[in-house]
Amino acid sequence: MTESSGDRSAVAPARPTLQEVAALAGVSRATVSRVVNGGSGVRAGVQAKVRQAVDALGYVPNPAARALMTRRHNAVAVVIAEPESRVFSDPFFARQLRGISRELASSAVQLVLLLVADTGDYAQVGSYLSAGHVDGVLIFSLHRDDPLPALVDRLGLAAVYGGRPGWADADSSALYVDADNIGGARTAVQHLRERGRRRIAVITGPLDQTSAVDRLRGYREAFPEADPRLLAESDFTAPGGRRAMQHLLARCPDLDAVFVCSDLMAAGALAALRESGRSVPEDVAVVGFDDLEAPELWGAPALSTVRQDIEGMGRLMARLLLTRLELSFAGRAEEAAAMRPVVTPARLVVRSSS
Amino acid sequence: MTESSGDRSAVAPARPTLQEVAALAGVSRATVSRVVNGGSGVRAGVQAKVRQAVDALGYVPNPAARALMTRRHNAVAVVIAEPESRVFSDPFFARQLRGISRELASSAVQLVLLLVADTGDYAQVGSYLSAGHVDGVLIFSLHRDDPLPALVDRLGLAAVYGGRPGWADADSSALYVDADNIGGARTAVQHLRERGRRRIAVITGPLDQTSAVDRLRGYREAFPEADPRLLAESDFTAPGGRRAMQHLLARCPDLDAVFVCSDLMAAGALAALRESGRSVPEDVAVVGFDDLEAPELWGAPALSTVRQDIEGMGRLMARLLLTRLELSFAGRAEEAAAMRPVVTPARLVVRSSS
DNA sequence: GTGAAAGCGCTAACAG
DNA sequence: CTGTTAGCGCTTTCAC
Repeated sequence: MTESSGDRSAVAPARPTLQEVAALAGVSRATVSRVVNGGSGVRAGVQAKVRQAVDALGYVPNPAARALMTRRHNAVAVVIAEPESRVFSDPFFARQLRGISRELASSAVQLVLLLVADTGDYAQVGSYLSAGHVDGVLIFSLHRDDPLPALVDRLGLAAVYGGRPGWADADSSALYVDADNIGGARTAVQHLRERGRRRIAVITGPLDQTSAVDRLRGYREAFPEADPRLLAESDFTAPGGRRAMQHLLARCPDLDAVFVCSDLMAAGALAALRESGRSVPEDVAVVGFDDLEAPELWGAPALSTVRQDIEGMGRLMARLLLTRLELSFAGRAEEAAAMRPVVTPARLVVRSSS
Repeated sequence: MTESSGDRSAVAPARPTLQEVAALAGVSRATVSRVVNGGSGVRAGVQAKVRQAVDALGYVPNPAARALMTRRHNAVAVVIAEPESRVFSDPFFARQLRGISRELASSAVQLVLLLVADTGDYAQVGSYLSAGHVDGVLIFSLHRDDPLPALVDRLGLAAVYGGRPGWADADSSALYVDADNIGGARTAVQHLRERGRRRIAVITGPLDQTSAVDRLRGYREAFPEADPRLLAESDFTAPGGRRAMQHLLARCPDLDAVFVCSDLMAAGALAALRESGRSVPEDVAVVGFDDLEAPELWGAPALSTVRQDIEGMGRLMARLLLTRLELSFAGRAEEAAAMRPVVTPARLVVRSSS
């Protein structure tokens, strides 16, 4: 009964184990383990023998067994707190994901993308994280009152946020990467004023997200006397931007500029302006935010926008998480806790729409 | 030394184990395990006690330990054999992924999206799969000579392909879900002929993919006498479609229709036609393929296209994989091997571009 | 330097 | 029905 387990090998050709490599190389399991994990403290000759056996057998360590022992998974999760439909239709996420993926690839850490169903229910994500499949998590597009941060905290999972979380005041230990939303927005609106625009509308993102709030704040700093009817809240999508623009035009037909807080919404706004027979920038100047340079934005007059280095922010998030993981695994908890958020610059790029 | 392990609890609050639950409930580990896994064969009273202990302690099973024992991971990988840039810019993948994700969600199986670096090197993906992190894999957008199928085969991983793999002849056991590309393309081109078009060009996808080859074949079946100069091979991207259209117009200025083998390319083609001063459908009729209904395709004349149920295909792929996994885990290998590929219908949707 | 032994947390036979 | 016993494949003290 001890040796009769070659049964399901029909379906999966029974991977070799450390044991078998050890037997073939004529050493102990411990030695093989050492070699496989870098080989420090093992004589060169023995190392060679072991490596040969590993290759001969095509041995690959079993990550489940390894994780059981080391409590590390070499995997991090990415959670985007938006329905998947948005995740895949907004190039912003794609770019950030690319940055993350590139950074992780260079560390042999696996990225696990956790998709959230349209209902916004986190049951799946929560249980995945609770199970402890991953060492840490990157969290995007957090809305106010999101339950995720509490969960992550309770689990003691290392986390880095994309965009400042709402509760992150100066003394919080939350780690995040954010663009200078306030500064970027302020510059954009100042630019419109300098161009002589006087009725500058704004289309914001959902105001339960700090990025949207901050960009609105920048607008207000640059244009404190703004008529409140010049403001429309939207949702960071192109159709949303179109609707918001339609509302603004209905309410304030005399507006002469609009600052749209994302390029995707700006694409929608441009469509609405075109449909209303207005020309850009003659009748209405437009400035976006993000600098997506996406094919979706073709054809329209080239969009002035506030550029942020999205892919770079992704890389940075990944790097921060990896560093924090490294530190806390090495037991250097204070250093890990001492890490600070990073705010990256956002600068205006003037093209033909303004 | 035996009991001094509450050390890194500073970083992660030491999850409770089966052992502790058992102790609290006053039963054995085996009993707790039974309850946690459905509880069949355990008296109701005992079950209640155990459940209570589980809740009290906030116990969550350790998946690494479980996988070590069961050899199941309750996770499947999705590999899209394209650089991530394309994965995120092509709504086709998003839709399919959504279908997959929905289907898996209802089975508590986790989806792990494996991103491929732009260089197209599979080192990362290969080692992830080799390590045996997942029970099966869904593979998309395979090109000829792709090394993945061989790897998957060697590992004995269950796989379902999105789109018929090139080597999948009738007797192969490869499982896939594909649309009726030939039929859809044939119908599209027949429609153009019936509308009186005589110089019908075609813009194909990369001809090392069966979907591209099949659509071209449908075109040829419906238009066998086509001038070879009416064919342009492209790459399933919008900019690619634009370039292809420009070439076609340069080569055959008298063309009066174009069948574009994907909506994304069609968006590019429409842009090129507009730029050349031609009107659609008066000068040139256009039919696409996919029916993306994406915001990217706004503004242009509504695109006639060949509709395929992309999300449904995704669901189907997931379902097939889950079934095959279930069967082979239950030891019903013949039934698993007897499963057949599925080809879903593709039908023409006529709008104003043709 | 290398090996022996102990277990990570769980499930699966097998007794009872 | 429930408990006991054996590991799954790996890392990691601790001796030698």
